Amino acid sequence: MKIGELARRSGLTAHTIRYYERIGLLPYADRNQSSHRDYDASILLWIEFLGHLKTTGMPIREMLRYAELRERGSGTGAERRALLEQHRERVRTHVDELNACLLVLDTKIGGYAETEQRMKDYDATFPARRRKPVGARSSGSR
Amino acid sequence: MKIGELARRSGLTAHTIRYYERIGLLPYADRNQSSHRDYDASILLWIEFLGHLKTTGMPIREMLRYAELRERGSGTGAERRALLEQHRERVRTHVDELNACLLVLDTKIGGYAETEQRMKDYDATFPARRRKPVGARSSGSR
DNA sequence: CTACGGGTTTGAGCGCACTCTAAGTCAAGA
DNA sequence: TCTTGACTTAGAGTGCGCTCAAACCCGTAG
Repeated sequence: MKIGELARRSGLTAHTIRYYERIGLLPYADRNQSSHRDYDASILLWIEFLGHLKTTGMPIREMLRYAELRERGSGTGAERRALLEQHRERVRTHVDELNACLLVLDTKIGGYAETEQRMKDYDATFPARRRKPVGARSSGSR
Repeated sequence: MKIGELARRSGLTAHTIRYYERIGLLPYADRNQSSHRDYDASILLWIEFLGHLKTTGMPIREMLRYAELRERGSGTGAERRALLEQHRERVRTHVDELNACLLVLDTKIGGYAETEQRMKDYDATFPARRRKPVGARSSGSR
């Protein structure tokens, strides 16, 4: 698989794939006779996992740390696990924060909804009065 | 309240407060005779709310839009509400994504845990054999 | 043969959200 | 009076994560 296809299938751009390789997030890819990168489909799993780390806000530096451990392979399991566990805790904390913020948003939005409702009720108090757009001038004024 | 105290009480730095004022996220503050900013405690509520928007990933451009509507005041309620509702949806979606990622992390971490367990079991198979640290040289070698 | 649609490299540029520097003003305490 | 520390401004610098530009190299279809 060449870089263009990998780009389509992974959702990254070819630019980003090269960038990731350059910084070490993706392993150095084999090149064919034309020195074009030639990828094995298995890279997709790794890119997908990187995507999860990214979605959860892990900075590249730390992904890099994980990637290095992964490259070293044997004997790095405990450290990789620790890294992921630490990250998981941060993500959980962040999810809690987000949920707390969602409650605040609900309250705020609820406040606006109430205001709108009160305005509708007020308008209904004067059935004959047509509602004018805000900022409309009275007819006749220039 | 001067900028230093506001910084302490809001958790922002004085630098950031000035920056926020410069870009319009905070209203232009009254200055005292020495042209030092003089804040009313009510600003803390606004900063806190901005913090919630920031925590939930709202870009500054959009906070700015909200801040402008808020400054305009009357008649902008519907638009502010719409903006917050749209944002709330994005946050909910993001929280769902994070939860999905957490499951993936759990699985991955579970995999490492299993591997560690298998290693322990393997070691237990040979009760007489002392476990050596990875990379340890056999005794006697220089 | 030539044009095209990929690919290659190095290195520069960008948008975001701060963060800091320099040079100056001011008020209060020793 | 002098020093200290908190404040002021305009503008430069930083770190992150890409994103793009320039100049070049291939293989294939017309």
